[in-house]
Amino acid sequence: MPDDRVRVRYAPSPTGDPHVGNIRTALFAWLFARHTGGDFIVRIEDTDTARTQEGSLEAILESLRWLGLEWDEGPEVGGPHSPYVQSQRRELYQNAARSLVEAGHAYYCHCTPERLHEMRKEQQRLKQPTGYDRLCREAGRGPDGDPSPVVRFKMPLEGETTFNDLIRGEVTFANATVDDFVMLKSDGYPTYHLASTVDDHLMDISHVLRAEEWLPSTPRHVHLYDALGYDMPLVAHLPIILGPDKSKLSKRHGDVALLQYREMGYLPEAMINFLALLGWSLDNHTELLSRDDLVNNFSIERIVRSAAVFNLEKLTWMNGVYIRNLGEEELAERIAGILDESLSQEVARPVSRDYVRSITPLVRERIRTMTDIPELTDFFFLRDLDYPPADLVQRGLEPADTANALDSTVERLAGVGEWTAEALEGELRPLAEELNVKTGQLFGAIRVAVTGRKAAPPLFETMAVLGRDLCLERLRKAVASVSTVD
RNA sequence: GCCCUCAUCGUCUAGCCUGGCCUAGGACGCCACCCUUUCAAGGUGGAGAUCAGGGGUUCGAAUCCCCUUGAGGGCACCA
Repeated sequence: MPDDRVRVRYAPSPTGDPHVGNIRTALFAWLFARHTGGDFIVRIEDTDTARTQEGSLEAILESLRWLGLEWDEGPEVGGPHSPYVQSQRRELYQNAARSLVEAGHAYYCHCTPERLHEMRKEQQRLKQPTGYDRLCREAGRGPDGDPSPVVRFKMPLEGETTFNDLIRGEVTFANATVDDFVMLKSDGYPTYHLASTVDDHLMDISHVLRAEEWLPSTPRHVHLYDALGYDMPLVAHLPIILGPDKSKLSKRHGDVALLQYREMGYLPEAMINFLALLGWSLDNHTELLSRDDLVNNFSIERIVRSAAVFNLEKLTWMNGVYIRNLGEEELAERIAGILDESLSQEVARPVSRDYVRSITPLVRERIRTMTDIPELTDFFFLRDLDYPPADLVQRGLEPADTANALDSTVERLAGVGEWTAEALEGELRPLAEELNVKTGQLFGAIRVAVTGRKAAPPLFETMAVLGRDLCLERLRKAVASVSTVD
């Protein structure tokens, strides 16, 4: 394998349903891999047994699948560096830790959680920087028969560490501000620092793209790589995604799990486009980019440095654009699928595809998210409409006028030859004039009578689709119910 | 408290590296008008950023330098 091959990984912890910020990181890594013709690897970092959640792995993989971020190596597909689950690679980390201790780069620590807690409290009280005080490093003890010591890495006591971040440039930390972190926990599992360093090396990762919150621990990794004798991959810390309150997006912000957006009727194509533009841009005007456009144009250089607020309104707008851009057949099929799932039981399944095809052009530019569909179309399917009779009465008309207008409509329409939108319009426009009401008033009353709604798709097309019998029946019912309005 | 990062319309961003084309461009949202039987979609126009603030450098700074401020992130036997 050539040395310069790009290999990036997405390394989530299975501690819950991945949220949009997390997946945005995966997307950038995937885009970078695909743009460069490199490899995209998924590695599961389940080294915290207490936080690992049942079902989370499936949610992670399903999130990637939904967006079409296929992976070259990882769970389910395997690969030359299997397994891709850290809990199954414990020996690797334990060996690395042991050799680090032997080489004098790390040491056993016997401090109890209680002592560490007290130490931290004291440091805070004295307003000193918090961090491990290196008691066990100075004592220079071995395992000492302690059944569960931790292993800490020896950070340099002085000097500074500088590394180059692909997005931020040179970043420097004083080594004195970085403490001796735990690499191997008392339960024998590694911490992130050790596990990811060992795996990134073993898996030949060339670039680490991760969220900005990792920036402060990068000096640790610099020294870990060095002590292990590994070359360090290039690093790029992606800007964080914020909630409306401008703090890091998290569960308390509500709808953050990526898969929730699928439930809410968002299209994966729109989601990808939107997420890609959260922290990256092509130029000063391009908003709509397909997955291929993104792959072709993605570059780390054009990732912004500052954090971005997740703007749901823009996502929703973009989703509408993608829905409108869907082919008629494609949209109809998706609409039918949704209706089959969501319509009331009284409607026979599967819903007629031809019927749905005739409805689709009437609603396509009114759909913002796919979950709008039942609300937008149910009157096409339901037998009985449920609406307040008062809605029939238009501004400037009395109930009696309305009853009369609707009654005349029934009469006029009963004799119409061809039940088409053009024919209907040809009958009803003159009727308004004859009745001496505004077209808006007549059509408004008919709209409510026929759809049960004040806002609906274009009236004549809608009536044409509904058919003569249903329209006349609904109009007659309306005439009867409007008499109950005082 | 300590460390790091960031800072252009309400929001996402272009411009910053390679000062002048920026009296700062686009998009979402908002407002108005047009289209129109309603709601959308579409079209046109508008409000909205003294480029966080202050100092420099320069003939000239959103762009370079310094300081300040603000915001975010990190400071676990979590990732």
